[in-house]
Amino acid sequence: MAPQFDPIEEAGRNWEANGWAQVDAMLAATSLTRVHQVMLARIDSALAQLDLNFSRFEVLALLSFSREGQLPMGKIGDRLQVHAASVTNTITRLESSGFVKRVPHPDDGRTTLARILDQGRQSASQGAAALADIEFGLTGLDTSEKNQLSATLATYRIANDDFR
Amino acid sequence: MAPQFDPIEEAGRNWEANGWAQVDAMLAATSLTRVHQVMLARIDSALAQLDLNFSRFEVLALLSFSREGQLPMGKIGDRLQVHAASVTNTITRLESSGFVKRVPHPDDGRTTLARILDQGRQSASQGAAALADIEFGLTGLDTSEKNQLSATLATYRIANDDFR
DNA sequence: AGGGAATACTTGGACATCAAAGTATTTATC
DNA sequence: GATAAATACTTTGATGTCCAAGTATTCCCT
Repeated sequence: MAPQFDPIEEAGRNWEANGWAQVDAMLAATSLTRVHQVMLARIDSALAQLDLNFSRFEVLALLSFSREGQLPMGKIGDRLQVHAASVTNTITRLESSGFVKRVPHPDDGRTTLARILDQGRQSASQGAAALADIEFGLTGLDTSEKNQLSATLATYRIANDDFR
Repeated sequence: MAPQFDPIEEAGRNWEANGWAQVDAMLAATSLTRVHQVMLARIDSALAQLDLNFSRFEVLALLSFSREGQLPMGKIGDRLQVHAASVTNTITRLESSGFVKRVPHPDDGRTTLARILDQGRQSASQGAAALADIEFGLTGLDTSEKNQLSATLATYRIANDDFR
């Protein structure tokens, strides 16, 4: 299944041999893509038994942290930095699982609130435990490596105005 | 557009406050997800004018590096570590763009070769230049940060038998 | 108060990915 | 040499994401 050599290293050699520029950037981008893919597969696999995936889990976690147990759809998109259309889709899915329900905003007819239900809180908490068990798919890195990774990624996010 | 505070940092505080375990892993996983999303959007955007996205570009690059300018579909999936069905889809798309064509394997009736065409080589080369221009979506990290990132991610891939 | 602009969400279409089933061909075994 | 197993690719269906357009409601400005 796993290749006998590192396909990313191989790509670096080829890139170099062809005189293509920015080999370091290519290698970092390719590595990031691959690790994201592996990590996400593990995370989703750990959550599958709870009828969750990472996106849906993130929404549940966010709602469970909120003061009122509910948030406007738009706010959810802002916090998780995903498209409004994706939020619509995710909430619909969570609703059909019985984890949240849509509630009209009392003061603003445009706004829909997603409210977490008891079943949703319970699954969020179980999901958090399941993810902690697998270290969020990041087993193989020790704590300092994880923190170094977060720090480097934060540098990127700051430099690119991902937030201010 | 961009939030006023760091949503990931905020998530860390909430996680901590709720006594949920593995905060460091959660932060690393969330950061990785977010950076991957931003980076990929930039990459795809830079390639869009060439009628390419990152997946299709990777296939073209791989084919252009190959000795014969052609590879079996299965080999492509192995090298890029993507599903066979995705390779089928990607090659079909590249074929309709006039970048590659399917050729039957001379010795093995089961195997289909994807062969890069002149137009494909040209677009691969242009794509490489376009990606070099934007540092593969990783502007904001200097070379040593990119290399450090690659190194940490390689640690992960080795520890998880992504290759041997 | 009235009307255009902004905001909030949903819908529909284009893509991409994966898993599982299906088809065709080759290899291995007796 | 026949047949079961393995291999290679495609097809189909379920998901999930984004963009752009559509609908509804509220805000802002004169």
